[in-house]
Amino acid sequence: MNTDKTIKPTESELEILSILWDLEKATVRMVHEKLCEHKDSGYTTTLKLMQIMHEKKLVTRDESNKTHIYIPAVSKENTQHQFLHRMIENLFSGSSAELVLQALGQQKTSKEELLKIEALINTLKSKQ
Amino acid sequence: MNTDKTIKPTESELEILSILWDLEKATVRMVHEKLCEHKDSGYTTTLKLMQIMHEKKLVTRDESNKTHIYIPAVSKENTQHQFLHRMIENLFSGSSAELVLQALGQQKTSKEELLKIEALINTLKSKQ
DNA sequence: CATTGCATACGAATAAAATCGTATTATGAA
DNA sequence: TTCATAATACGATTTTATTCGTATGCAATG
Repeated sequence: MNTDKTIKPTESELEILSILWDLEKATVRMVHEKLCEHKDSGYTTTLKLMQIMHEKKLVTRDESNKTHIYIPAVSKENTQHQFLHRMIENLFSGSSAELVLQALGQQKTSKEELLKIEALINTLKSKQ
Repeated sequence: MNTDKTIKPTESELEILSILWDLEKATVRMVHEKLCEHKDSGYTTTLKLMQIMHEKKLVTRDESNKTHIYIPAVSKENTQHQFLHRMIENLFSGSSAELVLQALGQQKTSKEELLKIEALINTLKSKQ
């Protein structure tokens, strides 16, 4: 049924958002340069995509100069949240732990990070 | 660029795969019934989708009877892996720990599951 | 053996996403 | 002022995904 009203960025939009989150604000050109490191498509494609994202209100932009400056309008945390949630539902039978186990198992994680996770687990345990 | 050769199931295909993983094998009708609990589209839509998945080799099927039996041709684990990886790259700056922290923070996780995760962390820590 | 029900196949319509070409405009350097 | 450059706008095309209608076949039932 998907009664979910939140806007779901497409994969391409997500790539652009990632760059914007990183840079905080950026011109189309800046985004495009970054994008090209991974992907190979033309400048106007990136432009168009960002215009659409503007229509969808995924980004805002400062139009006071000819060269617009784009700013993310959705937070990284929220978007992560949304995608994680969807993924857990779709692929991990609704169990976040199942996802966590997979994620930890497959990627190499540094000791520091493991400690951070451990700390969080302890907090959660004491809260129950 | 995207030199990635692995087939990426679409969202709809993923829903069907989830059901198949669950049932191990199933007819179109069985899958369709399950699907309808969440989503509302016609039988032939499900059929077509599964035929396409067959072409893409996401599923195999036993055609020895008139009513075909579909079997997942990609493993749940692999697919989870693939999606997790993509998500970590796209959304979590390549850090699986970042994802784990988010996932644990937002969803409620039972004590048992927390313990399982903790155990895995200890294993990983000792391996470093 | 006719009818009905349920199955597949297949093509076509629709929708959504991504890509690109071209027109137009602003700006700064010659 | 004129020209080159770089930016936006916008429409058209292409590609991919989703949805569904209709044709056809098989098999059980009366």
